[in-house]
Amino acid sequence: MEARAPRPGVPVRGSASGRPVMAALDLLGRRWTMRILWELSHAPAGFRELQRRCERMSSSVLSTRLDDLTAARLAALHDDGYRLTPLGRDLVEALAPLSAWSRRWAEEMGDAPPSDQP
Amino acid sequence: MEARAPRPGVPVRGSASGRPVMAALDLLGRRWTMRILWELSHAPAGFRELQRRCERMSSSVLSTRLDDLTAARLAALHDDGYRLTPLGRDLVEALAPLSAWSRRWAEEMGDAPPSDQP
DNA sequence: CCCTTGCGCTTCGCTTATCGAAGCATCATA
DNA sequence: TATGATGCTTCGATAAGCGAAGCGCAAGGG
Repeated sequence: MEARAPRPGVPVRGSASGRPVMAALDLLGRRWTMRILWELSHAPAGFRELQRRCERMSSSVLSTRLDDLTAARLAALHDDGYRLTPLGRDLVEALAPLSAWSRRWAEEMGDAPPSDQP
Repeated sequence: MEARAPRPGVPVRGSASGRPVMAALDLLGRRWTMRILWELSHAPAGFRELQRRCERMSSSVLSTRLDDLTAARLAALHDDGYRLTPLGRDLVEALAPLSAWSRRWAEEMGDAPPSDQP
């Protein structure tokens, strides 16, 4: 472990206020964080399997992200690999509408291509 | 404008599949993206005001993020500044449960300090 | 006993993203 | 004409992310 993981109530990158939602935006705005939560919500996974599921994620970043998530109490390492905590499951649940939204987004972007790609 | 903004249906950082939700995770996983959406959802804002609202955000990154969001059709520049599009407003709405979740998170983290800070 | 295989990570040199002070062109008001 | 606001760019410096290699450990053959 090394760098400070964002925690509510404490100033984070981009916000001195310590407002919980800002800590959340900091944590989730780090690369791979949401993807890892996403994958873990489907099924628990060990380090190496998680890496396989997130194609191209570097082991070093996976390691620090798992530290982040562990410090934030959203995930924890068990005998069968990393699992979301109840809090982590709630977060994924809060993020769930993203999936439906992204399909709407895809539709709307599909209609009129943004000036490249034939 | 310069780099490719993530779009659904096209391979993005961390996923070759083009699944819409992966494009969304890529876009939202870039620093400041969600924060900007958050701020714009409260009120439209011009470039410099937006920068003021997002304390410490560098102008160069704000510029590229606004390009990203514009290319993704989530925001657009009007006479009175940047505004969310209807699609952008939907996204913020999909993200709204985060706020409530983060308060629960704050409670749970407040209970037992994570082994530093007296 | 090795020997291989899988595990959870770490290390480290390289590339990319982000930072932030400075500046540019433009418009409005004084 | 000068002052201050706007929307951005530029560019050198720092931080974050990358990925191949490797470490120490444990389990399962041969």
